[in-house]
Amino acid sequence: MSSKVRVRFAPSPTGYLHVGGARTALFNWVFARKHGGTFVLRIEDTDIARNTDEAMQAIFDGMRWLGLDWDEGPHAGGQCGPYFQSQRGAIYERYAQKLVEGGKAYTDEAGALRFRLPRQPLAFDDLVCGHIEIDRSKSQSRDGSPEADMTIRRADGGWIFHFVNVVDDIEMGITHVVRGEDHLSNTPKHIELYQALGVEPPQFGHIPLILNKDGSKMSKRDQGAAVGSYIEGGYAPEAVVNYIALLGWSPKDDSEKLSVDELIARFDFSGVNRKGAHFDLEKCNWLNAQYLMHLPMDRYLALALPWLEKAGITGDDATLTPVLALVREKVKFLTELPDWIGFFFTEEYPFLPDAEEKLRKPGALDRIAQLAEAYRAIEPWDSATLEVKLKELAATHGVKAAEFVHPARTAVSGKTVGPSLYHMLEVLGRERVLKRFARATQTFAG
RNA sequence: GACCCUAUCGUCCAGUGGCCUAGGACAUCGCCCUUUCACGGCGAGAACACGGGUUCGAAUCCCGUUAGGGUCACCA
Repeated sequence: MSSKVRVRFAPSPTGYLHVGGARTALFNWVFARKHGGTFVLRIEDTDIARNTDEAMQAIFDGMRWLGLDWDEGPHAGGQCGPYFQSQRGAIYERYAQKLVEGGKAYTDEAGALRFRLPRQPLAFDDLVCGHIEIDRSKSQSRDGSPEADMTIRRADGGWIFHFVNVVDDIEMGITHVVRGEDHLSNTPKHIELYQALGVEPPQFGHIPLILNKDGSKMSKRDQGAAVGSYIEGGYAPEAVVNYIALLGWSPKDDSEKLSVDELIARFDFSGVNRKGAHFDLEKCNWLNAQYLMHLPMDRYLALALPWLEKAGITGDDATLTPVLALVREKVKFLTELPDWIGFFFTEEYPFLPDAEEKLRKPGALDRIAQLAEAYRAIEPWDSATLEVKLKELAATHGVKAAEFVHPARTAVSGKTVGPSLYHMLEVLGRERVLKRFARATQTFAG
């Protein structure tokens, strides 16, 4: 890269942050980070009627959650502000004036300002699609008439996307325009605008779209379409970033799990696919579980904390960490956490129906009594010792270990499903285990 | 309708003329591990859209067809 890389993500706050948009933002961000460039966030809010504050917030929240910090833009500031198109009217006016003075734009009968399309054959090299040649003189509208001149300002004074987009990219010194493939066909018009303005166009890179698994277009209601659904669904951001990076980009070997740093190190437009990708939530879920299992414990704790607080589970890191470590290989989504570990934090844990059934089985309470006796003075209180002792006991009574395991598990947790029994007992501690054995016995005796 | 992009297992990718009887991952199925649930391990099934070329040789290059997607707005 000869000049310093400046890229941007330019969403319009009209709905929610779409995974496709998030991926576009990610590729821009990664590219900027890789080349020590600048990542700009610009809000394209020229259509006042369709903008909402919620959508704006969703963009900020989603980007922050994904870790895509912007160097210039709302909140971050920068030399090229304001970063809201709604506040850049004077700049657009200046550029429009230039066009009009050059005879390249005119006001039509309806009062809208239009750019006189040159309609010349045109070629450009796309970072991902390669060399593209288009004979613009052949373009026609749906009805077969020649393509109409592009409107750049509405009769009501509102600015139109194509124009302001180009003007801002010029004003903000954008060197690489990386965006969705839906703009590939618009690019010639944009280039004509650059030329009319006497500015060298930037490099373009068009990323293929993300489709539903069945190939249909992804819309708001489709599962996984909104970045917010991952935030709410208990995903680890690194997993989502990893997944969407892999959707349309390949590291070229068989790597599946890639950290952000690896992404930055290995990303290149030559690795970006030209084919639209079908979204597969199953694989995203798998990746999420992988991250949840292998993230550093302090990071895992940080991700878990909000979900625990929401469920009323509190404790210092030292008490929370061992409990989380116990279940994290079983947890698919952070949202499940309270269900997995709730019983660690109350002595009033409920006995679920299938657990109750196990404890009502003939002999179950006897086993608990025997185990309680055996555990009363056992030393040391650790999983290995507890396991040996339980198996010894089972052998003494001539029964399978399961005869003791199941009653013990259900007695201390109220559930038939949970972490490894011995580790769970170790973390619970002798005192609580014995108390819980007693509670279960009391509850189901007679 | 015009123009543009695309076309390898159900899905995401690898494959850039011989190493391909096409590789990995998710999902599916089977087996193993196991106190539950998971994790994990092993294995199976599963694809080069079709038709023409080019070439000694094509998933890979060219053309056509078909299919999918996109753009042609006073939306972004």
